[in-house]
Amino acid sequence: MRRLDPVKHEEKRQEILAAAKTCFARDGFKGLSIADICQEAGISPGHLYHYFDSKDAILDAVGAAALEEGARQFAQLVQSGNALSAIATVIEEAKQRNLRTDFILFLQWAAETHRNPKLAAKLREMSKTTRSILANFLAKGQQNGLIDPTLDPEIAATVLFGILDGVRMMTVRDPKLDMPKILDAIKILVRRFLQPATGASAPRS
Amino acid sequence: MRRLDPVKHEEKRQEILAAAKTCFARDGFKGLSIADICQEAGISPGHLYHYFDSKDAILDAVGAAALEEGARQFAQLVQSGNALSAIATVIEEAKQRNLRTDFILFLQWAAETHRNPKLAAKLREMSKTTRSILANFLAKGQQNGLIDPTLDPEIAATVLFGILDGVRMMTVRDPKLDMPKILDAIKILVRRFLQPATGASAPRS
Amino acid sequence: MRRLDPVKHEEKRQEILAAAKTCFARDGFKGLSIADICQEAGISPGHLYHYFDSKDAILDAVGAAALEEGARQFAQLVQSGNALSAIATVIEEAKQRNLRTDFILFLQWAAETHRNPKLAAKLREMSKTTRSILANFLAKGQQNGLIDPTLDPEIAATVLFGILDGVRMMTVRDPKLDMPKILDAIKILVRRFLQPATGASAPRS
Amino acid sequence: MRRLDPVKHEEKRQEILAAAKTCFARDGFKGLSIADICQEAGISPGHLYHYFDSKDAILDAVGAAALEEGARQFAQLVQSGNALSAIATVIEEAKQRNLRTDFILFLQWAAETHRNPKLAAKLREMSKTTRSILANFLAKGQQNGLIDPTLDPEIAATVLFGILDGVRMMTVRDPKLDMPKILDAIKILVRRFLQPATGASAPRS
DNA sequence: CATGAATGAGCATTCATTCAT
DNA sequence: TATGAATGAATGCTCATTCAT
Repeated sequence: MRRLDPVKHEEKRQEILAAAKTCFARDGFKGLSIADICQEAGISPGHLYHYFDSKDAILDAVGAAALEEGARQFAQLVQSGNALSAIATVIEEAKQRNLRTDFILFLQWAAETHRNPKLAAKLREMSKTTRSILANFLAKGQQNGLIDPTLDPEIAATVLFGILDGVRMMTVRDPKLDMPKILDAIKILVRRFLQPATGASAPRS
Repeated sequence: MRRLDPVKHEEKRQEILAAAKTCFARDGFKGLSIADICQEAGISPGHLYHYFDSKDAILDAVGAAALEEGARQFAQLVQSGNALSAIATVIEEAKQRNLRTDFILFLQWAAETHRNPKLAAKLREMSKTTRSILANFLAKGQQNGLIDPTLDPEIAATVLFGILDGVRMMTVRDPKLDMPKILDAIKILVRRFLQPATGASAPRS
Repeated sequence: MRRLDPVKHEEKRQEILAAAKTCFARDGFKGLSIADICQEAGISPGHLYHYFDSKDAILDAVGAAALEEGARQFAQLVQSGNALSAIATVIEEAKQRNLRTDFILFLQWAAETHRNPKLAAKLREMSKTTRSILANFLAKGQQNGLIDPTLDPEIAATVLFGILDGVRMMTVRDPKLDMPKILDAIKILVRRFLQPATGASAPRS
Repeated sequence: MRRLDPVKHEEKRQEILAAAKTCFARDGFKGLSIADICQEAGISPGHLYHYFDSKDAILDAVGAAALEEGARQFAQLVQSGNALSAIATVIEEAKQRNLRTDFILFLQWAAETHRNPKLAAKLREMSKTTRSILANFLAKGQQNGLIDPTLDPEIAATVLFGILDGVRMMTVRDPKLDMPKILDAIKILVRRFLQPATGASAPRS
């Protein structure tokens, strides 16, 4: 007598989701077909419906995963070190092909929030969490005298977060930009923004 | 038998394109149908094919228009005044609903460049042009001593451009952010970034 | 410039309905497919949906038509003559193949009313109308002294109507029955049922 | 290794058949699915195929059972009493909900005989048997002088049987009919039909 | 120029059936 | 005996595209 194995079920679900993500990255909303996902996942069309109720359900899951993945990666970076170096890391990684692809997937789902309130809520929540992590670091930095105390940590975090999105947008707009130089400029930008104002201000760079 | 009137022909083409843009904004890639565009444009499906060869042709045109529109608006702003106030203007307009919609449309097309080399080239070109305009202003500012001469104008322009994208992404991530406060912070950010380093620097806020 | 022609549209609709009826008679609920109807009607599957919203809409229309047809045929018979001879006519026609087929179609739709309230209402209404026609004849017969005045015309009409259904059920149960003999017996049955009671009752044939 | 237990096997078969009948009554030909039957019967789809070769096999069995059930009930009634009171009983029971449902099931299978010769043979045979039982009673009644001797017992039985179907059709056509009144009329009808013609006939009501 | 009837390939989805366990 | 994961052919339906008028 066989029993339902929820672990295997969930594993298969994730496999299918991964296949769907691959297909979505390749084909976008227009070209994505159940048949393609099934081929990619190595299952039959009928079987796919044991794991997902509909194509929309798959898309929602792919979208949610894309948004979560974006936040997760960032949160990991920030939590495992200094916020500023985390920003630098993100910038450096922005050059990598797969991260660029991930960001492009993210863009499509961010746009899709315009039509999908559930996804919109998820994106808002994810962004809030990430911003909070950043804001905490900034607040600590202010206590240590490393960061301009006149800045509102929450607002400054939002701005820094925006800069990260901006950097990643650069690579979408033009993948051939001279990112090392830009990274240096961003570092200057961030330092000047966060640096406390000193009477005898340190020489600038 | 009537003669072809190229002017009227082009007008109609633009009408259809506008209708397609409206439908695309409403329905996205998934839900966009020729029938809907025809209804929106008030013409019959057969007639639409006098103006466009295929659905893809319409989509390409809508995408190209979306990318061009983004650049055009920015160029107008910048050319008609001071670069910094132009940035402020863009930021302030980011709050407006239709600009947010336009940016979401732009996002989808930016993502689509991943699959469409022609669009990718267009986006790269548009971004380059805009960046150059910005770089020119910065260079002039440096000549006038208003802007830190140690900055590479091209790189700094890229960074500022990225900040604009980042600001607009903020409103996509969370439409309820306190944008006026953020705008103030951005102004500080930009000022500190561009400001020439002077021994007796103006007080910092 | 072509105009919508509602007449042609309705004609085509009826053609498709006829094709659907043919297929339904051949295949029943189980085997009925849109593809078959299209082949029978000589149109493409896509085109069928210009005339009907869904397969269910077609089935509903076929069902309604089947119920209406049943009532229409009967009403015509009854209105064009004497009620009793009409019954005889129906009985005689029950032998004919196509009428038997029509009745079998009717049976399926009558059964379907169990699941379809709209159809149920239609069947009830149709039956009511037919019964009323019959009841009127009986009432007139009573005024003329040809029919037992102690009978409630409405109830008697219902019973006679039931007998008609019963006769048609006979041919479904066993198509090889000796219908002429049965017809004679039914005539006796009906005569004895409706005949006024006379003190010196006429010899009973 | 357990041995096959033919008794248990048959019991399970009947359970499944009962489940299938329930589902068929609920969903009809269109909506009936193996999955539903399995859920209703509390077994797995794979297991069902130990008892039936195919869905069609189940349907055939359900159909045969429905036809047999109809005849069986009637035969019981008739055999255990007087034929006329049996008819009255059937009529009275026609009001009951489950009998109405049974008759509707019967209708669908009667219609299905149009496409299924095996079922057609079964229906013919069942009807013949029931008719014979009725005919025997009528013949006995004729010998006892209770029934008009000029009637052909076989034909009269067929007619009475038809009336029963007709009565049941009434409740399908309109469940809100005044059945008690109709029942009285049917009793009059039957009495007048079967009553021997006597010079000094009993008063007619 | 303009229509909308007509097409048919393509798609998501269902479901009877099989089979490894 | 019993399960339910897995299959894949079949089905209803959509929609970009064509064409007679």
